Amino acid sequence: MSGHLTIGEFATATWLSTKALRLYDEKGLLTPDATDPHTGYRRYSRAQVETARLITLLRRLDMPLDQVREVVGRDPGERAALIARHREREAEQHARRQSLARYLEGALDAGSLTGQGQSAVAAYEVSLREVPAVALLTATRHTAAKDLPDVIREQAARLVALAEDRGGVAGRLSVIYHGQVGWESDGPVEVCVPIGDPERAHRIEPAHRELFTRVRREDVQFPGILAAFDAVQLRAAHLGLTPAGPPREVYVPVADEEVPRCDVALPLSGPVT
Amino acid sequence: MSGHLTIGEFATATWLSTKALRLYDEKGLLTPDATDPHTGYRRYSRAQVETARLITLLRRLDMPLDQVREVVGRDPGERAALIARHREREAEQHARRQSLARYLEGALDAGSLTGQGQSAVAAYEVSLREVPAVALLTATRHTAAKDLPDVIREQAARLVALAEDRGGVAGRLSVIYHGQVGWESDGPVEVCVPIGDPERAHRIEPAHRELFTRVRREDVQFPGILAAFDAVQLRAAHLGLTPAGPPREVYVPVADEEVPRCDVALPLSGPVT
DNA sequence: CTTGACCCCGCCCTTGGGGGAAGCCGTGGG
DNA sequence: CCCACGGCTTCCCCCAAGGGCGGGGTCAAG
Repeated sequence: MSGHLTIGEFATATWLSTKALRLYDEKGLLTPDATDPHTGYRRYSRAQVETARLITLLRRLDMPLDQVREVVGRDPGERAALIARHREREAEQHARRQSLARYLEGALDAGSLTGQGQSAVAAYEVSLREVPAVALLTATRHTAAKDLPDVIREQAARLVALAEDRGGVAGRLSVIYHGQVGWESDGPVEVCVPIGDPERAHRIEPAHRELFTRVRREDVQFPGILAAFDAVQLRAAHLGLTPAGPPREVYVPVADEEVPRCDVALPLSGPVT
Repeated sequence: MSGHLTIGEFATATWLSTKALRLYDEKGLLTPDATDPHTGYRRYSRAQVETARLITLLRRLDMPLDQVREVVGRDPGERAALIARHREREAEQHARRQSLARYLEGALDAGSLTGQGQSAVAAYEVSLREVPAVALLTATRHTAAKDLPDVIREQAARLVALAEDRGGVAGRLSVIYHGQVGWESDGPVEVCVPIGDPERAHRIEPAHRELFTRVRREDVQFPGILAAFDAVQLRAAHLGLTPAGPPREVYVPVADEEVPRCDVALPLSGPVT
């Protein structure tokens, strides 16, 4: 019952491996009470057993070491709150994954996505419409698919705020995919908000025709939405029409639902006839 | 609209990075329709876009690539079942983590585990009892903490089956921790089942005295149980008694509850007085 | 003094890629 | 015809969180 423990004794007392203990030392998570400057031997105190157990539990929650360091470094009173936050984030992610899994099981059972080929694409009815010229505030960002919704929300909010003294928001929000969905370059996305004052717009989009389709409710999330992109492009090719630019999502205001809805549209070259 | 896509075109069409696509090719998950033997250029077919989308979705479920390969290699009809199994396993793990997190938050709020020191240990009342000699069937395994419950269940079941024609189970099941809980060597565990026929036992444990304590319901799971181990060892040191061997868990049959209960016991040297 | 157990550190392995270098390929312009 | 530019290839290094192995220093008991 000495006052200090070697790393091996400490390891058996805490069920942590010596390897893990050295890592925790290195990462500043659980620094031994003393380290012999000559031999480098680590000496742990009995009091550190409690900390090691806390770390073990936190690791069992899949908490990353950086966060664990944060928790053990905090005042004991604040720890529970940090853990609760971690638990809630985990629960959120878990819920998203579970719902995606259920959706996927359903889609596979229903025979879409199973290689029945174009069924998902064929379900889309593509129409032609004319769009008048519009003044836009825009923001272009390069982002990965997983951050896309956040980027869109963030930029849209910023531009809507900017639009306030430039004639206000004068139409539907859209997101242009420069390249990601079948085009040549590597994909920046451009978030666009139409405004009322053409003098102070970032750019003016000319009048044009576009092919569009309303995205089905179950495809709103990535990557189901790609079926809609495919549908309009395929339709353009089929009709022998040449796209005038990259495809875009045009958000449709919805009142009675929570999920945002959108059209997928593909601008066509040539003037409005 | 050519029949084949380069890796870059395929990447923008599926939102997968070229890096990921090369990895999936290497791992046999998504092999290009054709590969130029001279240049090594990969050529993907349009039909493979569907597969790539399935892979994207599966990866969003945090499914490992090996399992993803399994799923995409299966008949479409079997895929949903595999995904459901994955989803259920995930849900199970998630539930365990959530309950552990809640327990931990509660324990921290209550002030145990917070460095109030010996409170958890002090809550244990340690007693002395005499144990008669007993014939044992035993199995020793080296295992990590996380597999321990499984190993114990499995070996206990095996030994109980073996005990059937050796006089039957004649007492309480126990698990001896050779080294893991504060002793010198690296930890094998020994699962022991007492039997009626001493002639056909693996070994005979002599009569001895032991210090023991009943593990509190909330500490039954690792690592709470370590407080009980600490309690008996601390008590032995306090009384000036020398342990005769490693500590053990002695399982107590419970009728009306689901969770198994156990004592933690520490054998003492010297004959029964 | 020796021996065996313990401790140190460093290297390579894992999963699912990201980042970048160096070198081939292919196409379009002058 | 040659060059430039972009796309493609492979190769190497990097992350978390350690596991496994090996060489060499340390410690305590016989």
